Amino acid sequence: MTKRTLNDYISVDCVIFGYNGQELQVLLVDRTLTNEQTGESEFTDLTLTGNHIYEDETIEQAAYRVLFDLTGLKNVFLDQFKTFAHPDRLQKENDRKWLLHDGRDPKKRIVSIGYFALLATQDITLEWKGRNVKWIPVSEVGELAFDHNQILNEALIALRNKIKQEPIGFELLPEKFSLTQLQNIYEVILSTELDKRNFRKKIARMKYLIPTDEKQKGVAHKPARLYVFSRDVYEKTKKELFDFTV
Amino acid sequence: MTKRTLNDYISVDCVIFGYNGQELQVLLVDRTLTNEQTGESEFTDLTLTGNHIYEDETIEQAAYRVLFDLTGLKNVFLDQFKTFAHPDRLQKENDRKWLLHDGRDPKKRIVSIGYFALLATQDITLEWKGRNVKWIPVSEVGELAFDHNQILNEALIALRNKIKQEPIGFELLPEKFSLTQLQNIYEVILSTELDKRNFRKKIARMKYLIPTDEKQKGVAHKPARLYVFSRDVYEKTKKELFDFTV
DNA sequence: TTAGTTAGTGTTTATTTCACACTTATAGTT
DNA sequence: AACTATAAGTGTGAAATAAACACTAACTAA
Repeated sequence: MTKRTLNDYISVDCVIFGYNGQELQVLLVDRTLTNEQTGESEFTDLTLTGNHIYEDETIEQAAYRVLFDLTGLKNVFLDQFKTFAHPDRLQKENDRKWLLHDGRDPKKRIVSIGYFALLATQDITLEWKGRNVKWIPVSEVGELAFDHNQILNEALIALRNKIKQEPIGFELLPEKFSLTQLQNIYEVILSTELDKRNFRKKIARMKYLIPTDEKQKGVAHKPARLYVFSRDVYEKTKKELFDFTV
Repeated sequence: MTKRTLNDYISVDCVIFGYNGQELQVLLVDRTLTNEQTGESEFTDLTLTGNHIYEDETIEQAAYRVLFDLTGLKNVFLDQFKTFAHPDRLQKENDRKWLLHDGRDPKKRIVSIGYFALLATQDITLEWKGRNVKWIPVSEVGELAFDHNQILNEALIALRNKIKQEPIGFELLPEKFSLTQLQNIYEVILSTELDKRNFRKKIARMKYLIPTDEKQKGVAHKPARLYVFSRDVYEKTKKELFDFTV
């Protein structure tokens, strides 16, 4: 195989959301610039995950690759939500230093296509090119590198819109999940409180959320029944809904 | 003023929608490649409107510029909906010829950010760099240049989603419009039929659609009352809807 | 004057949303 | 074994919204 070449002006940034049972989290990567003379760190901050694309891959493939390199997972929910190309998006002082140190030209206009991903946070080993990766609650995110605060904000807007349209909340949960967990996801993402009974009535209409025979274990209260999402059933009901030819 | 330089790898494509009273239309530009030796045309087809961005402008500014150059209008509804960067998106034979003839490198990866715009079609003089511009009903669009069929399809999907979320239908109509016109817009975009009385009841709840004292003139039937959209009222009601701090 | 055309209007029924409180199953503690 | 703490799970009635449906009014053209 010949060496793949990276395109130096098209990149993808992935806003990876997770859920810890309480809050919506986002996956961020430490960025530390070390002065090579002194060996001291010039600054440390955080970035979203992202990368330039290879010349022979689509931007979607690039986004999946970033996710796979980080998590080892292939079937991850991923949505292209917005593209960022402001002429000054790499012009903050720390960003210029970082790029120069990395042998890149800070004046080069780089377009970045934003994707957001939803991960079930448990049982994941995170590995990102030797750099430190961590979950941060969205509410506690400080100033990020580049224009990544803006990208995160737009991702949140897109996530809120999307979850009102399509059943994607369970993507943040393990394969089997309780309805209370699912309800919490909606509450956290939409910053609202939902009525338990009304929420369950709505769920009951969604035939693709299927109750299993399993229950929670080891909880000091009535154990919840666990549900699974059936993509099969979902695709069928979606077709029925939109099929005007019947 | 120094000469502005065009970025040669970032472009915007504008899918410009219009409405002729019957159908949803899209604005397309003739592309004719003339063989310089023989003077004969090698092929003629159609493209969306678009352009590369200038190094000192944002992609949004570039999209507005494309619209302004074409229509002379500045206040046009515009929405960034998706970005296209497939490695083969400029690789069809005609597209390669066109780019080569234009002195450009067809192998260069070009990323194009898709915007869709809504225009009131009447009273517009179209002028696009000396090329022939025309409205084509969306249902009659044939094979377009580059990946423009795909871009158009995604624009349609985005338009349908958007119009379900936000009141943008009137952007395709003159400043003063009748409710029947507005209803037709929804019917055409969503490919559905709506009940006149129920539609009007819904409109009545939207305080930002304001009846004027004017009526249609010169029509051979009962003249319809004309309405205007108030962005003021809309922004206020929107704030109220989303303001949880009250 | 008439014919043709689209505007404009209300009611009834079905569906969806909303508000609201008690019993049940489990683990941990005594 | 009994008790406590905790979250799960369940139904009903009222209000709002959506859906179905048909006639009269105002204008132009012939």
